[in-house]
Amino acid sequence: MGETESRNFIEQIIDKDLADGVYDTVHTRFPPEPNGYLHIGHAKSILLNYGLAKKYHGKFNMRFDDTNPTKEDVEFVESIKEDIQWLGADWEDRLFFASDYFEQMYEAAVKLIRKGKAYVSDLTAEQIREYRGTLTEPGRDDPCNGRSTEENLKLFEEMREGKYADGEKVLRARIDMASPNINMRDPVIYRVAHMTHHNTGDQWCIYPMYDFAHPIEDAIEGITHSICTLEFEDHRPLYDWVVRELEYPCPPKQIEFAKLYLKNVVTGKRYIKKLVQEGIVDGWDDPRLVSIAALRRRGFTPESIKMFVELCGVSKAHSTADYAMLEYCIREDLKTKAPRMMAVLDPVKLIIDNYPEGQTEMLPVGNNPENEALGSRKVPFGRELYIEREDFMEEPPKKYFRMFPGNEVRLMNAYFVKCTGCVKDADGIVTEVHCTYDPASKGGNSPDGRKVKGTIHWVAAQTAVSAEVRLYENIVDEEKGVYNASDGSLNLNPNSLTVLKNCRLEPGLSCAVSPDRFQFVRQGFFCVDARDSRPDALVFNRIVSLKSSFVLPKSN
RNA sequence: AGGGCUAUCGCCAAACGGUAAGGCAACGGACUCUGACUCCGUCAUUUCAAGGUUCGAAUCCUUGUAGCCCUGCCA
Repeated sequence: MGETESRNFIEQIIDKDLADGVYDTVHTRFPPEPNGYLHIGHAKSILLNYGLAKKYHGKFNMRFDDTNPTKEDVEFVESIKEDIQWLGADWEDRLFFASDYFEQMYEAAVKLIRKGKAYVSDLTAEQIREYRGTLTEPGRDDPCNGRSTEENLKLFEEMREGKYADGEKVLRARIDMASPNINMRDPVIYRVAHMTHHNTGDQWCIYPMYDFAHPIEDAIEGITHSICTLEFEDHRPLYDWVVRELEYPCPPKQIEFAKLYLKNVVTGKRYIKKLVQEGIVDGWDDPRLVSIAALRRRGFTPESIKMFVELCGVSKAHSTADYAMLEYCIREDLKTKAPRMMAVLDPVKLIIDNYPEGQTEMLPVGNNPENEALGSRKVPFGRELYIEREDFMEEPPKKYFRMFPGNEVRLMNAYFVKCTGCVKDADGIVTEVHCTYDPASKGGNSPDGRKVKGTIHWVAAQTAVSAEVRLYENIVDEEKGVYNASDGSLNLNPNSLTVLKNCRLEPGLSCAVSPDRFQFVRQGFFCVDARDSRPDALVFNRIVSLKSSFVLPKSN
């Protein structure tokens, strides 16, 4: 290991560009199409682009790639902006819309026509497909290929003026109908669409295609490194062709990286959209999804997501990250940041027989044992408490350190108690656990120095708040995958939601959550749902794989 | 006439001809007022395969194999 940390492949390209003097600054951008909500995969791109700009003291632009009015909606631009801001990527005053460049794009197209590099075609979409050839056969020249520059200019202007119906004419770049790269077989760069655009209204009835528009957008904004995902690799020659033919002095460069997928999780706008539309999930922010909104609602912090994408790294190899890594990040981030409280999810009553009846006391409890700055609170304690059903066993196995007859444990931050037995109903279900306490051990330590091996959490019965807690399972089955292409079905786990109704929380909490296994339930480690600044979602320090949790607002 | 890209531990991922980093997960053990956290230890004689070049190859060459992307007037 040297003193220079290793750099990912994009940083290596940038380093070289800077060293060679290809660029003297770094300018990146995040260019979503406003047609859906952002998810964890976008977070990688956002944070990558923003991070690169920061690292190289360059700039980061926010740009809506809104060149196709048939698919876009203003509904999404606000949510996208909100998500990006929440993630902490700051575009400062550089928020752009590709549609703001329509005039310049039009002029660029005219320039191409003048150079003999573009022509208007009368072919229908179907004919264009036929003429394009196939993966193994070359394409054939468009019959309109021979039009004069003047004629093309006139026709293109008429397209703009609205003289033609949708699909009647298109503008194509003249490149190479025999290219092995299908994107280079005279791609359509402008189409007619009589449609109101969310930004430009009815000003235009022709719209540029992505392959033509994107390099121009980048060039106009002075982008140096245009970072996108792998599926655009085949488009790079076209990207380069556009910036070359348009003769931009310092053209941007496209770099592709692999998307981020998560195991056992539905990613992809298309599938998420289907789940939302069919009502299988509550909405775009359903906690089972990995949209930014869902992660936020579930209690993930921007820092944890940033840590996650950094941990995943950047490469060109297709990869699927383990959900455990995301969980690790949120635990790591919340560990010292979040106040921890007590909640009992599967309660059973604990009665302290020698504690004075009717007495209550307020015990001071630190909000986070690892971070005193978080202060402390007073928690009510009394004769009757609730503890986790799993924290008592009548006949304990080896290495069980919690409640069982004859054993002494610590009630967290309270007293040592010694289990004396339990009461069961006719079915043999434990209904009460009994114990005696040692008044001298107040606060959780005994003056005589004796130790206990187990510490359990609790909630005073009298003041406990009841809550309904939903346990969600991720909706995708590990083996079967998300989507069955043959019949178009989505594989969902029918048991993806269970509701716990008997949870007991510390007073003051309006709801709670829980993972599934006892060792995780024991770790109260919460964060607040930022959705509406009301503490309704809490996250434990360990969100277990396949089972995640979410809390329902108190309903009374 | 098909083209492009990728292959390093269960999952990410370094290494850029000098003798396989690191993280997640897992597994031991110590510690502990949360069976968490923390700590300490283990975890690729080998880099998709087979040949070749070289004193030396994950890195270069050859030939294969596997996976992904491309035939929208989507982005």
